[in-house]
Amino acid sequence: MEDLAEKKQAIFESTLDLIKDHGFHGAPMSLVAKHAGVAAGTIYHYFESKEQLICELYAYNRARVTATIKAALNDGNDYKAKFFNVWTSLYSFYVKEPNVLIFFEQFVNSPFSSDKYPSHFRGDLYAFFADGIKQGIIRPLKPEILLVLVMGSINSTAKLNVFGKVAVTKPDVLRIAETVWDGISAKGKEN
Amino acid sequence: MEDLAEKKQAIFESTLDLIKDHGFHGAPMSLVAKHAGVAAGTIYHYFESKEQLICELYAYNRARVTATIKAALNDGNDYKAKFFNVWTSLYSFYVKEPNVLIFFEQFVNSPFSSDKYPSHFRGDLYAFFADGIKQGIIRPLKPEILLVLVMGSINSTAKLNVFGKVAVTKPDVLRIAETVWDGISAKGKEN
Amino acid sequence: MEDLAEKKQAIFESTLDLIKDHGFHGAPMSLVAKHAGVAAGTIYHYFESKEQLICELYAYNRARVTATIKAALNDGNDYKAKFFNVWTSLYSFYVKEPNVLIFFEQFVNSPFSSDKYPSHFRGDLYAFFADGIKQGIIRPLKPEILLVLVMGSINSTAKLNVFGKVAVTKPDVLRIAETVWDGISAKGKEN
Amino acid sequence: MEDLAEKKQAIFESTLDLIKDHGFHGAPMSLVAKHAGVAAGTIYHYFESKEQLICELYAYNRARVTATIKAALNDGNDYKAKFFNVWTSLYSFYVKEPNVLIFFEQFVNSPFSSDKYPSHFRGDLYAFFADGIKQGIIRPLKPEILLVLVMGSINSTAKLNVFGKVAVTKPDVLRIAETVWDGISAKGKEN
DNA sequence: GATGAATGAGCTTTCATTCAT
DNA sequence: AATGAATGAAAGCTCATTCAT
Repeated sequence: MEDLAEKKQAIFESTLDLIKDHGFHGAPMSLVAKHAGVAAGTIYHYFESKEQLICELYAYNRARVTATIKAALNDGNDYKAKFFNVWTSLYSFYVKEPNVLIFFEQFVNSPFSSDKYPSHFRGDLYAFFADGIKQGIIRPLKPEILLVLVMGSINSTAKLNVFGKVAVTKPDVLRIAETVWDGISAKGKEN
Repeated sequence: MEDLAEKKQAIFESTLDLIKDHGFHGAPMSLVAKHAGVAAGTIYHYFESKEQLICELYAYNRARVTATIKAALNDGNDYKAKFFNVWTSLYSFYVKEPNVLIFFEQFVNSPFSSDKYPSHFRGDLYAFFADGIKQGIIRPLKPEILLVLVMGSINSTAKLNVFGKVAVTKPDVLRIAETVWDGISAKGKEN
Repeated sequence: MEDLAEKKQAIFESTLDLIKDHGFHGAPMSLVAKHAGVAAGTIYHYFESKEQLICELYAYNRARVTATIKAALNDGNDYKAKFFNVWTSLYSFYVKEPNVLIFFEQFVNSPFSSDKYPSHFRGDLYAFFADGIKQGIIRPLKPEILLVLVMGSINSTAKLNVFGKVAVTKPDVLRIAETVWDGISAKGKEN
Repeated sequence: MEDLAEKKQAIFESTLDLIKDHGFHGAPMSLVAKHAGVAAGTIYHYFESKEQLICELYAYNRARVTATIKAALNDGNDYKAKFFNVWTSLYSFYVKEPNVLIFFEQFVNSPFSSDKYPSHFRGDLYAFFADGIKQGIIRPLKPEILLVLVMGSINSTAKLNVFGKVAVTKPDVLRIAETVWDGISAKGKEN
């Protein structure tokens, strides 16, 4: 959130914070404005409507996630290393910004989202899994399934860490990623 | 939903349907009443407030899930079979009643839920995993983590089936459960 | 305004009064409600939106005008008498209910009216003029033109009486109707 | 609109156009500015407020109408010719500039007009009618009444031509003026 | 002079809840 | 028990106006 107009950034952050603390319903425009330190009308200089504000906020953060995935896939020697990179960097992203994690969850079933299902993370990761299957590294599940399983595991773990009563330690994180990898990898399997 | 007062049941079903089709925001009391075939005021004979209606609806369906889990755990010869029983019966439950699946998702982040995280399915399944670890069948992850990973995989798959553009076939379902099992089971692992 | 639901009638009258005194812009829903002695939300039990309230109010009063014209045309022996009947009864209607007169004026150029031009009074009066021309009683002008000229004369005179600083007496009214009649009638003309 | 400061003229024209196309309600200052090619704040260098902008625009165009009437009254041999001059030149003015026609209509009932009734065209035309009565050329109606009848006939016809679905041809125009004249003139009458 | 981002009062509308019937 | 008209606080949004640049 560095290269945005100052006010726009303040509005984005205000929205994200409010949604995290009070849910979608607890983020009326008046409060968003107040917490951003601007007047209610000011928001409408930057966004046509609440819907557009929410959708832009979503697009902005989805792009950040996509970029995080892309970077992780480019960093690492072998397939497994890349997988761990993706898993841990995405996990770290969500843990560092639980705002975004909560927002994504709420957005999917909000009146603002048309997509009922988050097909939003296809792209690079989808190709990565498809490729893994072709190479025989990954079990021959449909890539869409692999996608939701892996993304789901990241989400669940991040949520547990952020909101759960259970501490998720660094070793835990590695063990979880290992668990997921052992599930989806084809090693020693013949099906 | 058989042993409830007839009106109460109608109100529950109306709420569930409305939330599934239009989201939480699209289920105002007036519409809930209309679709249930009762007057708005009537709802307030059965529930003190909207909050109570929603919370009772949640408790009711949580109990159904809990019962489903309990039944699955009592049915099956060995540990692995019990796991598969839980996975597939819960999956079937959600696929048969996507209403409930969506409702749960929405409820967690609604103004009505105090718990931010679904610690709601502890109970039997928690004990089941704790026991599996003790017996050396399951990897020594914290049971809470196992819980969210497994429940997450069921949820993700059910959502993919119900809302995704990808068909999830019966063989797919077994392969996914197998994948999850292979991840969390301790066989052939020494960590 | 006799056979309407009591509240609906109060809302109609409140709207009409407010518009008469302060113009269209001076009739916000909050004031309409207040003056009608109901809560703001109550209006929305009777009307879907402000637009519909305004449009129904228009339709209702247009029907009253139409009925006034129809009654006037059925009462009177010859053509000229009918004409005078229409002129004076419509004039009386507007003078008795200046609310409606002002409302009509404002409605035509309001955001609520799609018709830019009041083609709304066609019907019986149009036929009356068309017939008068065929019989050679009325000058052979296009009936639409006759319509706006005559309606315009009624409107102008009523407005002058209601708002002007000049008193329009009963003899004045008859003389004005006579003036209009002498203009549009064909007697002694050969064009 | 030639001898005004360039910006002022642009603002005037922008306002007139916007009001014609979208009504008074569709001419917010921001749009007026945009269509005039200036910044919102710039308008406030030329006008103290929206009210003053509108009122000046009204005064400006009222003066144009007054001048048109004055010129028409000075051109023509006899009384009847002068009358026809006034009628047709004013009619032409409105048809050429329907902007102004609509603006006048809207202005009368706007929050900006204090006068509820257009006593604004008194002056020369009033004197002209008063004089005609004294000379026995015009029926002995109150001059105010003559004024609104004649002005109303011009307005109605212009509106019919500009917005109506009926074509108003040149012969039509002459016949209408003739109709009005035959109504208000005293020839052959003894009342 | 000119700009346009910022303001905030005020608008239309929604909806959980009440209560006379 | 059941009704549904009525309520009014609060939501999203507009727009005349200001003021630092």
